[in-house]
Amino acid sequence: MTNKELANLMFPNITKTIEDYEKEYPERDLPEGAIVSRYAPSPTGFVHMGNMLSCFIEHRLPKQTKGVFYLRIEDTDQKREVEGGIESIINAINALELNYNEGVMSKDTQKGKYGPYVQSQRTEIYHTFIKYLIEQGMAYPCFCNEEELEDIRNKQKEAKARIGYYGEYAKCRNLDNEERAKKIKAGCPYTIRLKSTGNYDKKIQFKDLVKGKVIFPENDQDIVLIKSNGIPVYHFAHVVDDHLMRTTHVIRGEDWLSSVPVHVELFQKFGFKLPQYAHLGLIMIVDSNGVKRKISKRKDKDFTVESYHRRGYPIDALQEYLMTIANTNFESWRLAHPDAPLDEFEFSCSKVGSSPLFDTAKLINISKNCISKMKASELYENLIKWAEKYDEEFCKILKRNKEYTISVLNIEREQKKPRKDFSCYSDIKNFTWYMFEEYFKNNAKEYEWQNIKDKTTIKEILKDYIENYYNEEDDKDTWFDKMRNLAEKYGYAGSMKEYKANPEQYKGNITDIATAIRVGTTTCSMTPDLYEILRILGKNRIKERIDLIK
RNA sequence: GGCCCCGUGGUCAAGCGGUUAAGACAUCGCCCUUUCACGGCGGAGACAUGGGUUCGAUUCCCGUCGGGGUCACCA
Repeated sequence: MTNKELANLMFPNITKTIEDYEKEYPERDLPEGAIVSRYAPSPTGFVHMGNMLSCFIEHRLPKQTKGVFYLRIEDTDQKREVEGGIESIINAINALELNYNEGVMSKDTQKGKYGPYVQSQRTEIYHTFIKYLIEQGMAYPCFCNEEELEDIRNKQKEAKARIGYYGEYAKCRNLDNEERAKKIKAGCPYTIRLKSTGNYDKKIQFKDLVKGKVIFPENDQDIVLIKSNGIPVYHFAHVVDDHLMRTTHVIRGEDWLSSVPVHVELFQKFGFKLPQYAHLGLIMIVDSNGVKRKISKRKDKDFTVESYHRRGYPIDALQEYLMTIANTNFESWRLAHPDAPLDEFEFSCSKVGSSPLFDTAKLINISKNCISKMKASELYENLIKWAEKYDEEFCKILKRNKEYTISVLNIEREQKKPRKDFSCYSDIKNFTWYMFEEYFKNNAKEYEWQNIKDKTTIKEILKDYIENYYNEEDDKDTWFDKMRNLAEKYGYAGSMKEYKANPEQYKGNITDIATAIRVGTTTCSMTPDLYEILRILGKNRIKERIDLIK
């Protein structure tokens, strides 16, 4: 029995040839140097920051070269597939504004001429390509079951040999076609394996865009290409898809590095041009046992993209942070170009760093800077967008008091050195709640009185202040002069200097008076600029608040 | 265990045979100041290790140790 006859027996319904597909998906008509890359996740868990880093770079390279960025869904592992996986992938990409040109646009829609972009819809293509390999004698059916494979592994362990299905251990490799046909006709389940022609004692060399020259032993493993359910494994799908979709750059995590020899052999078997590979360092975390490891898309909920959106980090901050880990020269560029758009920075594969620990402190720092640079109205819009999704109650309050909120957000903002106390949108309520009656009135929080604790005195000072000193129209200097007068009237020094010069002459100093007013109107001993707060609160609100002090 | 990647302060990282070994974030102190934040100034803190090569190694070579990844009908 010839290989061709065997192939026909295995795939009687496949009539197309690989040449047909070659014609159907021609080389892309793109300018010289245009990069085609893809984000190709499997819907088997959360989308985490490591995934996003890779997606970010895959998006960036085509953008810089007028190429194509597409989304392909790798759903060949039906056992691990999670509910809503595709949607959450698309949401994650969209939320970070990493727009793609083609591929899976929603759960049910696709765009582009190189599809289908969902692997489970490409079975006929994979079968055509595997049929070709069988015809050529480059692949064969394997009838080993789990126990047999386990036996092989145990033997290898005993003999201290390399683990795997290769050479003399590959039992089904040398079956003759008659035997194969007989088993197939008898309905034996089987996988299809690569008939590797590699030699483990020889080395292959390839150039990785990130790692540089990498040397591996040749692949000699007869790896499974098609599972017994007819679905391809990653390695096979990768080669067929990235060739047919004319991907020029395969960017992926370093965890794929050691399977490059397999991919090289497969590309060679088909006579396809090898894409450029860029293997990225993995983002690491230290888990609860103090062990450093790569982020798991099934376990590490805290590092999902969703959780960062929930906390409310601005998209720009997230992108900016990703760029600091994507390219090690980015931060010095940023220092030199503090206000330039991120797009002006040129990403380069050769400047990719090694596997970093995820640095939340750094993200927070970047995010604080990012938020501090926003105009108040801009911050308001962003905050609303966030709150609509994550804090409905706050959102209603914000919408009801638009102008007021903007003035609250504008405290010590829109100036050369703005405040940097919000690290994310979810911080804002914690820092500003006392400015909103809805929260203030219902808040049972303790007043954080400092030096002046006697309520009668406090109320007396506050009433005096509001009746005889406060004026919404006052500018800051006038306001402060009045504070000074008020302080002196009650026996407190008008300035720190005066107080320090003769502490015995005073009950305290202006700080004590300012603090009493601050706490009396906000309950908090630490707030932004008091002048602004009192001006925004206004006379009526302040009066109401004085009456609330018990 | 085999194979691969990688070892500069807590984190990220300049450096590419001779440097007082940059910088950023974090941390600490001081100053500014009506509190807080901002800002300014300053401090502490690193070349994993042993052998080569060399007049001289953080830098080049080898070993050791350490960290990570990968060895599935998962991606």
